[in-house]
Amino acid sequence: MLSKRAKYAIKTLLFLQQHGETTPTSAKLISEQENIPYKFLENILRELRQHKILKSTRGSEGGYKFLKNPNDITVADIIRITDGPIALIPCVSENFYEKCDECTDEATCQIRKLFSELRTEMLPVLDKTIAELGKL
Amino acid sequence: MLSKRAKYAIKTLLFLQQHGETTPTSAKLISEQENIPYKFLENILRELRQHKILKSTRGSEGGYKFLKNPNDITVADIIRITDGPIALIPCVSENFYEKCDECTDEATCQIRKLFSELRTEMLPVLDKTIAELGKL
DNA sequence: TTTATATCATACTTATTTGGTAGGATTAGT
DNA sequence: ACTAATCCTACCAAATAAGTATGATATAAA
Repeated sequence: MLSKRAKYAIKTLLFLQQHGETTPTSAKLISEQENIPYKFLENILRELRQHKILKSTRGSEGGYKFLKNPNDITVADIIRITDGPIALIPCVSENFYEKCDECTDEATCQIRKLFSELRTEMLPVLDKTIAELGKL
Repeated sequence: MLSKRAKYAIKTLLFLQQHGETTPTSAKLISEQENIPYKFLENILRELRQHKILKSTRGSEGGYKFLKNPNDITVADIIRITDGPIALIPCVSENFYEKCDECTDEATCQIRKLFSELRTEMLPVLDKTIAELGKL
């Protein structure tokens, strides 16, 4: 399942895009409009800033804006930041590879083959950008 | 991520299929061959029996055999039993539908559209049967 | 310069899920 | 009777997810 963290992050970016003026958008506004607990949202926004997705300006009239262009931010990017791997088992993950504990031979593992194929089917869907998503 | 429970269940069924003689297979043997903690495996086997995937015979020389034909058991079936929904968000699940807490309008939700499409792409892969998987 | 409005940072708390274990009862073949 | 198996309920510990608390810092406007 997708975590709330990931869902909130995606909602936030979609909101920023639609709301996207020249002035930055405050966490308070996002929180109210999107029904996201304020303090939780702050954590998420910080994480997005640290990963160079957003930039922030402090103080009165401050808030968040895109640092990266929404055309270059994919949903998969966001899920990787908030939740980790896209793949359903670690041994087929490109970005978060890990060996399965009990696995004796990756090359012949049928489960691995299946979930590798699954990942291959999932990726094109999740590689849609925030900008594209807004136009659905 | 796929739970260990689901992975163990799939491995168990694949083992049963390959090992599939006329005599039932004991949990002990499966546990040893597939590196699955014995007591945990017992739980999983019971669940599979309760869902009419397997049948069991008790006592000495007892064990587990398929009740349902491996040609009719899909990986998706097993995941639904052990982990629940395939879909990554509950509001696009066919078998475990739930409304999202913060969602105001499902019809226009862009996230919903995306994850609905994702589910659509995932299903054909996971609808492979245990029998097919054995032949990969 | 004070005040109000923001972000920033660290740490804490609480609830849920996951991955098991423990202990014993029951069943059946030898 | 003995042994090898399933069956059942409950329990437990670690990890993760979701959210909260507290306070510091920065900036614009009054």
